[in-house]
Amino acid sequence: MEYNHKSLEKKWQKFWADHQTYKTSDTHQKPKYYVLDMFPYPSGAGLHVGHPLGYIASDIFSRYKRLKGFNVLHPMGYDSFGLPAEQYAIQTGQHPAVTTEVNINRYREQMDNIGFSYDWSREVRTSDPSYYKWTQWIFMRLFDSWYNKESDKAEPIETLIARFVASGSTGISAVSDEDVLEFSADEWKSLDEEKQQRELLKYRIAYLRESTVNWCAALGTVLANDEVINGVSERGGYPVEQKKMMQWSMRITAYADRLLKGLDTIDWPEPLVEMQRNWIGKSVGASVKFPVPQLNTAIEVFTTRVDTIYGVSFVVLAPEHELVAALTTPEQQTEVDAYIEKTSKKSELDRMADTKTVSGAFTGSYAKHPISGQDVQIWIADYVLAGYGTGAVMAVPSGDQRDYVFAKHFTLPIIPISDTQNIEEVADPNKDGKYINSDFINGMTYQEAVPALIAKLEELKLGKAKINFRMRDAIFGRQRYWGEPVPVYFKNGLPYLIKEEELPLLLPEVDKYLPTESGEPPLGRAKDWKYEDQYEYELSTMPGWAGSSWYWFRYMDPKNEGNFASKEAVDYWKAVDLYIGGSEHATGHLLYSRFWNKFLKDLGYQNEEEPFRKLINQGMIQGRSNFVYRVLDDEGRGTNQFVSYGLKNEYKTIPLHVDVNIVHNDVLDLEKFKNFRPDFANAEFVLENGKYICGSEVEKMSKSKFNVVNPDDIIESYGADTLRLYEMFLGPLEQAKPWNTNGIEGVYKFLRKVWRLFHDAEGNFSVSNEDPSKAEFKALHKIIKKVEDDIERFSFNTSVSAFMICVNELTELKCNKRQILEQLVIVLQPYAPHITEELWALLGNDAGTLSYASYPVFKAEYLVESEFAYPVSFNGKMKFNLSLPLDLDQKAVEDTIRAHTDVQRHLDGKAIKKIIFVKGKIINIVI
RNA sequence: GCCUAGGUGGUGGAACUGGUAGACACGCAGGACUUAAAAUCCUGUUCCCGUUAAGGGAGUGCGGGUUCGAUUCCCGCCCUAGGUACCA
Repeated sequence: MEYNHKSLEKKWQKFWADHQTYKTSDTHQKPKYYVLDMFPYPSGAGLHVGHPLGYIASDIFSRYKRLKGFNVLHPMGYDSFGLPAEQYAIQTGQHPAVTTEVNINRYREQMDNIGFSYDWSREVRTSDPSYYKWTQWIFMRLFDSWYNKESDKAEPIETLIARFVASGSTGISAVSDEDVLEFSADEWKSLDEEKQQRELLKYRIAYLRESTVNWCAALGTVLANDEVINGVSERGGYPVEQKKMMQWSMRITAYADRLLKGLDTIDWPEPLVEMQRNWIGKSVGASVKFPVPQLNTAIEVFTTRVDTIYGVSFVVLAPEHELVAALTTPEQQTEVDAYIEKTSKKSELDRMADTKTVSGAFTGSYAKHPISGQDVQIWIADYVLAGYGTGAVMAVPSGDQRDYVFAKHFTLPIIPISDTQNIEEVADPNKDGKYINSDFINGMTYQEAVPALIAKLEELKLGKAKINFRMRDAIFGRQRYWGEPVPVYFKNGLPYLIKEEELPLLLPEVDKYLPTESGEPPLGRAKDWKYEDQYEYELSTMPGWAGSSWYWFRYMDPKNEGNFASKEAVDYWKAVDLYIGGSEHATGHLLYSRFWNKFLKDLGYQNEEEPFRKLINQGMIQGRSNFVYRVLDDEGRGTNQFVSYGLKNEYKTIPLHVDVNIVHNDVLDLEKFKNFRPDFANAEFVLENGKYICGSEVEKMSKSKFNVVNPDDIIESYGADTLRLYEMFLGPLEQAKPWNTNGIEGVYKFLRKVWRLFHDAEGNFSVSNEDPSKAEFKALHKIIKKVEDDIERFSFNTSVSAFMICVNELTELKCNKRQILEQLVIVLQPYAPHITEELWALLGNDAGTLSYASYPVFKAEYLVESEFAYPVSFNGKMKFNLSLPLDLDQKAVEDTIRAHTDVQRHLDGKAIKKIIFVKGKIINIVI
């Protein structure tokens, strides 16, 4: 029988499904291993060959771990709330749940064709009420918690209330809004319910506050910082503006330090760790107040270089700074107004693009230097950002290039503060010298000056050491329909949680998926949707990242109705051991998930500080577009003549995208091309060597470029095992690479060779029970060791090559010994599960037992090199191979070499200086 | 600008802690089998010199360095990809 991938793969996929072969055991005798893929958003376009790359890798790893005796949790689900389904609903009126269901079914079918070993009984969907019930439940815990800086963790809000009752706000160290009140216990008790709630809201981890948000008018919703790329929306690329709105936010900043520290404890790719570090953006410095006596206030600035404080020659505020109006003198009013007018017109994009032009305006007012008391001018300029630090900076032109340029432009003083500074042409921020022009720190070093200044500022009550973070609290509301409803209703304008037993708060039906006429979110359209028939529900829904910020817990115990997951399951599965997904989630999903994970730990629902121990980013698979070259006539119009790539320079041509599915190895299938588009039906071709060669280019995979390859088509021609092996063979997992099928034949050929090892020339199954030879054992043991090493370090591409070498060797040896082949089947199973199941059964084993067979143990004795010929070089130049017995010790080897006639000849009378051994081998002889 | 990763034949890529660079595969060229095609198998394939060969030389982005020996380590530069950007 020939290798027939079609019937064989269908058969085993059905067997696995019918027998629930990959259902994860709930008995906890075996050691556990948790392998997770980032679950997909089920889009309407279905999967292309790029999507499964990471899934194949994780599947290989899961299967390998099962063979190694682990109880493996390897689940899959869908991040099924999201914008595209809603946009589609707006256009067609079809309920997003309906399109989502259709898309999920298609995804599932495509995934099943690839032969993954997911435990589908644990599937989760974020848009399913039984799932989002627990997303809402976690939101309630976040709302009902505050962050205690003393214990450095989140605690139930009751503990805060108890402290207010006992001793008021004194001694509380919490992460909170800036404007919290100070009160005694009695004052707290005298506050009415509404005032108490208003105060508590300033401490809650999920809170409602008026804040500046990224508003995207085209999408009709606010966006989180990570959803805005270069000033436009990540989805759709629509313009984004800053707007003040009442918004739900998450106090992720409370976790900034822990999110940063945790990065040192996890095994993640360095670029990703670096991205999160930058995103969190910790800077250590000081906050300093510049008094403004005439207004009886002070301008607070943040600086990382408090040591340069004597170099301050002016202070700069962001144009949006709240003190600007009060500070502007009548004489400067026109100029300042004009400047504010000008900068507010600039879009976010312009402002980012234009960092060269120096602009600003003098307010006319002066502040006092906090230590010297001298007057310093107060300016406004748009190089100072309202959103970072305090929205004001102390300008030190001698040490900061932006301040330097500003000072030169407006002819402001530039004061050198170090004896090593060279400020002829640019600012010099070096910290190496001794201070000058700096009063009591003159002559000190940087290390001495900083603590001295901090002490002085504290004494004056005008400054203190401070750590600043770039990361902002995460905006949590979306003015959209297709998301989790926030389980909150409003009484007297204040938010209250619904009761826990009322969960899930179901997403109500609406007539249209658009905002209401009065500009409320789509949920405002829901009829009679009131809490206890009288109170307004929150009308915004949760953002896309809510459901994905805890989903790995749900897989542990997906059907649990009383808990997000049972204590027992959470204690057993702990954290995800291996997480595979794209790096595009670096500052979104991966940061939010770590945040929620830490929060759930603080409240004692689980014990792991980090959710994902090891993370791998699979590289994106790009499309490889093919082109045909249409010949143009004298007027530049397209003719129906097409010229092959190599000859195109002899004609005037225009390149046209051609469907990559009718091109093989860059050779165009002429008949299929004629059917590709009606206007190509009469196409004529100028061929080279009888073939039409297409040009090619690497681009993003997209329908419009005709370069989308559906895995189903590859499976149809070559089978799922070939697809799996080929995607791994394509190159290192983490590297981005274009899809191209030029080498797929080689992989397919390999599988046929495997098949033939088990069959005689007539195609009949034929395996011998004889004892294998040493050479056969050696070939087998080499592959066992190689595959184990490769999988452990995620180098899947090299083991595909190793398999090819092994099978070539066994074919050469005409090996059909059961002892060898049975073990080969086990080692190959993670990569090519279908063909190996078939061969496993043919060998007489019970169907389905292969997935849990024992990974073969490597026997060292056969791996010993049989040849003892070593390359020998003299002074690094290769000369000849030297044959020596292996069992000699180093001294004996040296003596033998010195006496060896070939060596003597090469020495030509010269003395041997040194013989270099590496791992017991002679590598080099130095003369 | 800054951070991170990378640069190896015609192509994808291998070489794991410094030890015969180019494994394996594709492509290409030649051959066997075949009426023919497909399939399969064999041989060759980094570049240059050498008619074949024996042999020699160069070679992992560029220029230096350390070392008996460098794709691997160090210094300087160039290029590519990803991230980030007036962050005080």
